[in-house]
Formats: sequence, structure tokens, C-alpha cells
Amino acid sequence: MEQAKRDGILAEAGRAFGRFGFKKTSIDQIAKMAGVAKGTVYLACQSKQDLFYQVLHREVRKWIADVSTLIDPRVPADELLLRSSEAGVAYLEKRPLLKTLLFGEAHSLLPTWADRLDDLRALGSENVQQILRLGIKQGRFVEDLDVATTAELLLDLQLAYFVLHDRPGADHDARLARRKAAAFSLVLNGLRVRPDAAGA
Amino acid sequence: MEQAKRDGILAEAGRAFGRFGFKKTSIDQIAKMAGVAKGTVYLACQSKQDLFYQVLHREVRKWIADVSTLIDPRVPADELLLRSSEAGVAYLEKRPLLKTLLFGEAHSLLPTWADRLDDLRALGSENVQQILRLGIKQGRFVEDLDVATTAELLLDLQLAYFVLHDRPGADHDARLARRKAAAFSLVLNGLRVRPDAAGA
DNA sequence: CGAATGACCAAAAAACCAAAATGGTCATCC
DNA sequence: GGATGACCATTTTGGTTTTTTGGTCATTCG
Repeated sequence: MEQAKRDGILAEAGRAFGRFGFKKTSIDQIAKMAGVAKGTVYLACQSKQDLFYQVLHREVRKWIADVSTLIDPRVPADELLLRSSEAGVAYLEKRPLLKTLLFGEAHSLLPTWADRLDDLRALGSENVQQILRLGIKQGRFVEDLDVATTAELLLDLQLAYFVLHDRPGADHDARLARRKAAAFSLVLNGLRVRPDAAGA
Repeated sequence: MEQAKRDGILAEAGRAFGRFGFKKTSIDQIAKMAGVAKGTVYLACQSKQDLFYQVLHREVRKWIADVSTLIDPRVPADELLLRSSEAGVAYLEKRPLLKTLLFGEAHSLLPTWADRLDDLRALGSENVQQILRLGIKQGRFVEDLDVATTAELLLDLQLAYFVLHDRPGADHDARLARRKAAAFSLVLNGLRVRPDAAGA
């Protein structure tokens, strides 16, 4: 199938899933939105689930691409970690598709889903890995670091934290700021090679 | 109302909520299990929600009490943090009531619920706070630490992590171990005053 | 007299079922 | 040969009735 048509279908599917969620979106609907017949949609995917996954996969790739533009080897890795974290969250805010789909429905789907989510997570942690490696090269982060594991950890914390604390409230912003500060203090000081005398 | 009767009602309510969840448990059922009439249950609580909250509150207190037995001022606070974290998770495994109720249903209840959950969380973070303060007194943790915020942070991370990763899988244990190691390396190195030359 | 009871009520949930919609296929057509 | 949409088995929906439930309170009991 022609790439342009595939792109169109995936784009419309993304719009639909984003607006109505997985369950409330029908293939007929997507087909109509994309201006093709239902059978054609099934030339671009194996099943509705697969379609959903393809959409998420694209979205995560875009996310990574967006955030990775920040990575400048001349900037200290600590600073990059902070920036990329904020950019990542901002991106999630700006494009609710990922947030909604990743956290809202993804959990309650097929058993195979967990594995695919892991794939997405691994993909999403690539940026953090890059920064970690940069930090090691810069001599700012400890050398004996399980980069892959630590990157996934940081990503999860970022996501978990984001989800855990987006409920509204009066002193919400102040508390969130305190928490962010505490978290970064913890994480960064742990990463720094050796904050002897001068640094603090 | 007599304390023993109140205890009995709360105990049965806990059993019922733990087995069937909040929605699928009826007051009639609890009353029957506790061997009292329905009206009597309402002498021990204001509403079903209140009853649920009282049960959770007790459970959290027991949890704290259980874990706090570990806190021995002669033990290095780093070690205590590790132990209490593992004990806390073990406790959750052993008594699924808390886990189920805190993560399963608590989120989707009344708007007021969020506040009460915060209360419970604050309560649950007391142990961690104690350890943090001990660590500062021992000269092992940095002095300028937002103890309350950091404690809640650590507790949340512990819980979030636990929930996020209890899905089964082949290499589950190995991955979890790696992640735990990475997390503790991050957190502890961040907390330590100054890991100069000797420590590493 | 105060603590405990259970019949009672409005409101919510479950049970039921017919009608509509949905995921997925495939013979047919351009 | 890539695209189509009528077609089918299975779900989901909408509306209705029946049952259960949270909560109350006049009455009873110790």
C-alpha cells in the first residue's frame, strides 16, 4: 500500500483515538474519516489493536525526536536532564494523545500489551540514555552506571510522577515545585561524580 | 459505643472490603458478618465511605507500626532506608488489603477522597521522615533537606514502583533487582553527605 | 434512659432482552 | 492486484423492570 495513504489512515486513526479513546473509536469511523473503505484500513494493520499500537509508536517516535533536539553536547548533562524532563512533560501536556492513551487505556488491554508497552518505554528512554552517556563522557556522571536501567528508571519516575500529581488543588503548584526540586536534588546529586568542596 | 464492638465491626469491614472491594461490599453484609444490626454499624461510622476510610486508616497505622520496629538508631540510616523499603513492600504483599484498596478503588471515589488519601500518605511517610532525620543526625545525609517533601517523594516512588512492576514475566525478578539497585544507587548517593575518596 | 434493632424508603445497581453497531473477512470490481 | 463494501458472528447499547443498597428512625430491649 502506498505510503501516503497509510500515513493518512494512521493520522486519522490517531485523531480518532485521541478524541474518543480506543474502545469508543470504530474502524468504520476511521475509514470514513480517512476517506477509504474499511477493507483498506485492514491493509495498513492486522487488527484494531495493531492499529492502535502503530499510532502510539509513531507518537512516541515524534516525542523522542522533539525532545532530542535539546541534546547539545556542549551543555552540562545535569542541565540537559532537567531540560529534557521538563520538555518531555510539556510535550505530554501539549499533545494529550500520548498521555490519555498510555495511561488511560493501554493497561487494560490484551496480555500481549504489556510487552508492547515495554517496547515503547524502551524507545522513550533513548533520549535519557543519550544524556546519561553524554554525562559520563563529560566526566559529570559516575562511570559505573547501568545506563539502560537507570534511563528507564528516570523515565518511569517522570511519568509516574506526572500522572500521580496532576490532580488539581489550591497549593498544587507550590507542592509540585517542592517535589520537583526534591526529586532533582536526589537524582542529580546521586549522579554527580563527586561534589567535593567547590561544587556545593 | 463499646470499643470491642467497634473493633469487631471495623475488623469485619476490613475483611469484607479486602475480599470484595468497596463497591461489592454492602453494609448489610458487614452487619451480618459482625453479628450486629445495620443500624449499629452506623453508630461506628457516618457513612460507608467513612467506614472505608477508618479501615484504611487503621491498616496504615498498623503498617507504620510494623515497619517502625526496624528503626534502630545504631544502624546507619542508609541501611535503614533500604530495609524499611523492603519491609514496607513485603508488608504490602502480605496484606493485600492495603494494596488493593489504595490503588484499586481509592482513586475513583468522591472528590474529597484525594484529601484523605493525602492524609494517609502523610501518615505513611512518617517512618521515612524519622529515618531521614536520623540520617541527618548521624551525619550521613545532607543537612539542608526538605524532610517532609523528600519522605513523601520516597514513599511515592516506592509505591509507584511497586505497582508499576508487579506484573509477572519471565525475567521479572532479574529486571526488578536491577531496577531496585539502580534506584537505590541514585537515591542513596544523592543523600550521602560527601562520598569522598574512601567511600566509593 | 441510652444503646441496639430492623422495617422502611428513595436511589442505585443488576438483570434482562431486543435492536443497533462493531471487528474482521472475502467474493467482487475497477 | 489493490481497493471495496455487503456480509456475518459477536459485542455493545438502550430501555425497562426487578432487586439490592445506603441510610433513617420509630420502636424495643437491657
